[in-house]
Amino acid sequence: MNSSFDRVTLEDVAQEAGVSLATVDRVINGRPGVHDRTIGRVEAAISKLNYRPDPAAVRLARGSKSLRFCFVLPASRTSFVELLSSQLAETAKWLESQRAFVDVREADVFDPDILATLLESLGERYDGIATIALDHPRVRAALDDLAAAGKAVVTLVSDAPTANRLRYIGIDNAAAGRTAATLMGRFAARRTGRIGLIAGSLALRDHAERRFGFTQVLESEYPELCAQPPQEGRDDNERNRAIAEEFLQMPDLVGLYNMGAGNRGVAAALEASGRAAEVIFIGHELTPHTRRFLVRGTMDACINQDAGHEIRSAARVLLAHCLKEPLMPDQERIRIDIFIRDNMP
Amino acid sequence: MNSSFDRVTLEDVAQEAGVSLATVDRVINGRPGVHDRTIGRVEAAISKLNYRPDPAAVRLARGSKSLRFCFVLPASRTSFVELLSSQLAETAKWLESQRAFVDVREADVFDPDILATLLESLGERYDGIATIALDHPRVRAALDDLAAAGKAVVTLVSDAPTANRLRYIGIDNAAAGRTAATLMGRFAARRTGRIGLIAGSLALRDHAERRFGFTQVLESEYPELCAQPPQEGRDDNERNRAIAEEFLQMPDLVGLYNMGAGNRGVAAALEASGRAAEVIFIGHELTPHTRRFLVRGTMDACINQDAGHEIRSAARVLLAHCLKEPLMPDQERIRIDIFIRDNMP
DNA sequence: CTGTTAGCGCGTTCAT
DNA sequence: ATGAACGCGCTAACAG
Repeated sequence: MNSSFDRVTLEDVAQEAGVSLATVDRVINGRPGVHDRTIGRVEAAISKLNYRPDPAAVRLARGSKSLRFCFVLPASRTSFVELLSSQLAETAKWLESQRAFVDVREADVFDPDILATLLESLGERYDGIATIALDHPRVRAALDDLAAAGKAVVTLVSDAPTANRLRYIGIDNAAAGRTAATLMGRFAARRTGRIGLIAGSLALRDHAERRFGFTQVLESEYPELCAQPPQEGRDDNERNRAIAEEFLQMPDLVGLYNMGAGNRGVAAALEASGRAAEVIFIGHELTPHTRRFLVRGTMDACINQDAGHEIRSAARVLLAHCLKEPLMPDQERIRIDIFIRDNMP
Repeated sequence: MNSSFDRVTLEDVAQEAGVSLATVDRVINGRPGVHDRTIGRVEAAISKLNYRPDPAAVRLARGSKSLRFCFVLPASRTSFVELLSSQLAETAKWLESQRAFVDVREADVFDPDILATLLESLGERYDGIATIALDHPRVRAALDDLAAAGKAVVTLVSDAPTANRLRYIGIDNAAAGRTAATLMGRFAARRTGRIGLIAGSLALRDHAERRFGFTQVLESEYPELCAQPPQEGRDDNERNRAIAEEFLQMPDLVGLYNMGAGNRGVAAALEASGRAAEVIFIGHELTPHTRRFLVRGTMDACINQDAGHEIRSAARVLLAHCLKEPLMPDQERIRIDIFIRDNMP
């Protein structure tokens, strides 16, 4: 049985190696100015005693400067964005307890210049930035500049793949589109007909990727279903309702796939048409509204990314980076959730 | 803008309130022996300065006694159990960095007496226990005793609902069964026929609950599908293979639902029968094997509980309880994952 | 190259 | 009822 009921400390290591605290500290933190021979002795002692630094003591001694983070969220007030905000408010409390403070900014998702300008203005004030991104030269440049200035940067929900960020925290949208297509195909039960596609804007990388994944699978696996050209509703309920009504004119409409927000508009059109039970409706993001539509049967499946998980993951990644602490990679993987009526949380 | 670039400390509060550190500490930790008037002054200062204790300093000062946790996992060597073990090994490293050490024990899931005996023997040695459970009087009693002895206790993966544990960390198995049924019904595409059910043992609460949820939904929503009486394969691949072969004799077999482990046996029977594409196969737990079956199309959907999440959650809950630190409830909710070919992590 | 020492923010005696 | 002082394990000057 292990006799380590009381923690092994730096002192123990120093004693075991026959050196002083400072020397042990130097080799542990890879600082220069230690003879190779002593390095060896210290390392031997460390592994012999199975020493692990106490993170609490490290944090305390490393100094008390608080960190400042900035979260840039979409300006659009969709239910999903509301979820992100409320989860951020929760997480902010935890961050405060870790001596990190967050500011929230909003940016128009549809305008790369506004986002880039905002990012450029974040300048010296923050230690870390978590932001939605756009795959646009100015945005990439702004992100790269922040990274070059030594700030911790992560992209959230939507990515700028070639930018120099620490990590993208969000789902693989092409895979999400494929997932939607497979569900659509299987739920369609060999029926033949058309599938109506609705996007917020195909200029948005995530919507474009979802579309790509969706049509790819639909065409190759379910040729009896024909994906219609996507209509752009700008994530707006009214516009989406009109688009859905248009689709519902088609007698052979088998299903609707909304790749963006604005599910309420689609559901309203479906319910008004009287074809809600028959026409398959698949959308994204579990919100109070989509929950209702799933329960009612108006919506058949909801592809989700966990807003709370994304926000917490961003917080952990930024914090760990600034504090040079390790992460548990498995914990940071954002999954593509499938929700149907029966497995909602 | 807030001027709190440097953290507000106990000292600041003491000064603001015109008292000493010790007094502030007394009111913060609710210790007796402080005049009501001074309590008021201190509390005023705390909220005025928006003081939050530094958890690192608290941990450091609270002393160096390490914690000991015990994780009791199933003795059966299924892939899911392997996943639990390997995730526990990861998490154990993190726990060590938090001055907590874990031992792992194994218990036969099918024998309540063995489990109860093990739990009873855990006696004085541990500060916290995370264990699979069984809804059995002796197990409940053992759990209650541990709780009464002041140990932190959580049930993992399978629950003993009426026992006095801190929390059950696992999924709602009835809901998981309903989820499987809805997927089965929708994938079946209005076909008429039978569904073969396979369980590890119906004496296990989780398998019984899955069966209940499954048949409930199937009977009420998909009367064209007829659930066959469940066969018990004890989570064993060989037994399950035989059971599946038996089911596959039925010409009108539409699908197979395996509520337990041993998916390899079922898949083998399916693939040997030549009906793998036609017969719907739904099972539980995403493992290297079920991933393969999903990719191949042998398996149509996999209901999952995230082993890594469960282990980490158990670790966080035990640690937070022992350290009297708060939790983020949203983070501890274990979801019922649905995986199909396209959304595997 | 190596050792000494003074804190980091808080809990906890022991005095007063 | 209140305060002073020491120590938790580690980092960061500053000496040698």
